[in-house]
Amino acid sequence: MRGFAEMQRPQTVAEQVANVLREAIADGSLAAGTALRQDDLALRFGFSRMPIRDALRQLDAEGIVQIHPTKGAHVASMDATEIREIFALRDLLESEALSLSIPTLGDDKLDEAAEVLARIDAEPDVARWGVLNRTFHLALYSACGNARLLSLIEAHHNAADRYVRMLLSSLDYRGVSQAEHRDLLAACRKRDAAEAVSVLKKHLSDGMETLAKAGMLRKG
Amino acid sequence: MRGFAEMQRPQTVAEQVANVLREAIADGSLAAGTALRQDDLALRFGFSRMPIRDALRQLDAEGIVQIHPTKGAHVASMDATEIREIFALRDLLESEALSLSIPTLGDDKLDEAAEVLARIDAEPDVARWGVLNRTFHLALYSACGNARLLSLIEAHHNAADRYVRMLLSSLDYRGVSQAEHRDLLAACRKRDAAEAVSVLKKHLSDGMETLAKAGMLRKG
DNA sequence: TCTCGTATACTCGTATACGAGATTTCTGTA
DNA sequence: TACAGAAATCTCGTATACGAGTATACGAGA
Repeated sequence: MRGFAEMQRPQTVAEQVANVLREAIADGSLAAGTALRQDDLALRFGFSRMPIRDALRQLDAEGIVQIHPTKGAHVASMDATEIREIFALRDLLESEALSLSIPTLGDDKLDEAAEVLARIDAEPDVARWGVLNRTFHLALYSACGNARLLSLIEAHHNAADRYVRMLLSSLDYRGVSQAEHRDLLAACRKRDAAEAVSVLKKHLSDGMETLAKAGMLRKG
Repeated sequence: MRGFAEMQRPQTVAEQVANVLREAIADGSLAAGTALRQDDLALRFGFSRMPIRDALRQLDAEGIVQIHPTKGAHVASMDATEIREIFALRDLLESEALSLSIPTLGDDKLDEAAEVLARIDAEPDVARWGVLNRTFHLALYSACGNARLLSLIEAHHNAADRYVRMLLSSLDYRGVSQAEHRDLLAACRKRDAAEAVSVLKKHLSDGMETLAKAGMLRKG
């Protein structure tokens, strides 16, 4: 993944379409299970089917949509076990990244994370909490020294984004979440990796539990 | 990743092309950095560029090739840090999978793994060791109860396959590797998760070290 | 001889077109 | 009325075509 691929890449239509679709799926305007017809999308976006196909394949690779040959693409619908799997992986990956990151984590990153927390408090638009949430977490992991680990974490955030947003749209959970975020940040400031990891694990399991209570883990 | 995608899928041309290319890259006949021209491949495979494009995009998602708009696709070349990152992730992911799997791992899977080891001993064709190696490992993890974790592990095996094959083509490392495999299997038979994980970690770090000694971790 | 500009060739991204398979709808019969 | 079979429609996979951007090669000028 290094080398020539690092230069600035021309943005292709397919990438732009993928970005728009990813956001639409994350914010719920494209519900789970929705069929993504190539012709429809091509018409709607004003391009031909080819870049749409590329975008769909990209999202398929990210796990956000499922493609079946001759049957087309659908917005991936996760059932309870899949969400549990994703949260289990997040626990594993993010715990590792956090404990790797803390020893060399600079104050600038911590300040950045703090600022994101403030922005979450101030942000009225629910749709923006998802990205801010992700930004906060990734800032804390940024010094982990393993780029591949970071992109894996980001991918799982993307995959679970829809469900996290459901969580965040509940106002009281948002308070809990923010409190845990501040605990996490405090532990990081103390450079106490063990405590930070335990706070993170609690944060994730609280999220799972809230999802379960809300009954979101029953239906596909 | 569940649902309708699980039914039997018609095999599309793109998938077949992707499989052939993946194997060619893994066995070294397509060296790292090689440019993959869509026209060339289309001509060689006897199809148009469209399914080739799909295949390349698929492999790009797997991290095996890099695609740059207007510059085309190249076989991904990993430098030392990337290989280290992959092995670090394998350590993390496979240790977790193994310790999750062992408590419920059935004897049938253990026998299966043992049989794969025998086949590795008997197999004269170097090109086949890579898949057998992967099959062995995945058999031990198969009861981990997290399908996503398993496919993540498989993806990382694929990404590192080329380098693992370099390792395996060295006869004396192959001996070390097989010995470690048998230790691992023995620990699993005892259902001793802690020991199994420690053997696995040693197995992986030995592999890394052998790669480093062979100087494969210097150049991109 | 070296450097820079231009022209040519190459490669990719995207558009359009066609055929195959699947799904739906319609029709005829039990 | 319910069901089976056939026709029509829909959707995708693949092929071909075109335009744009990039790299390369060649020639002119310093």
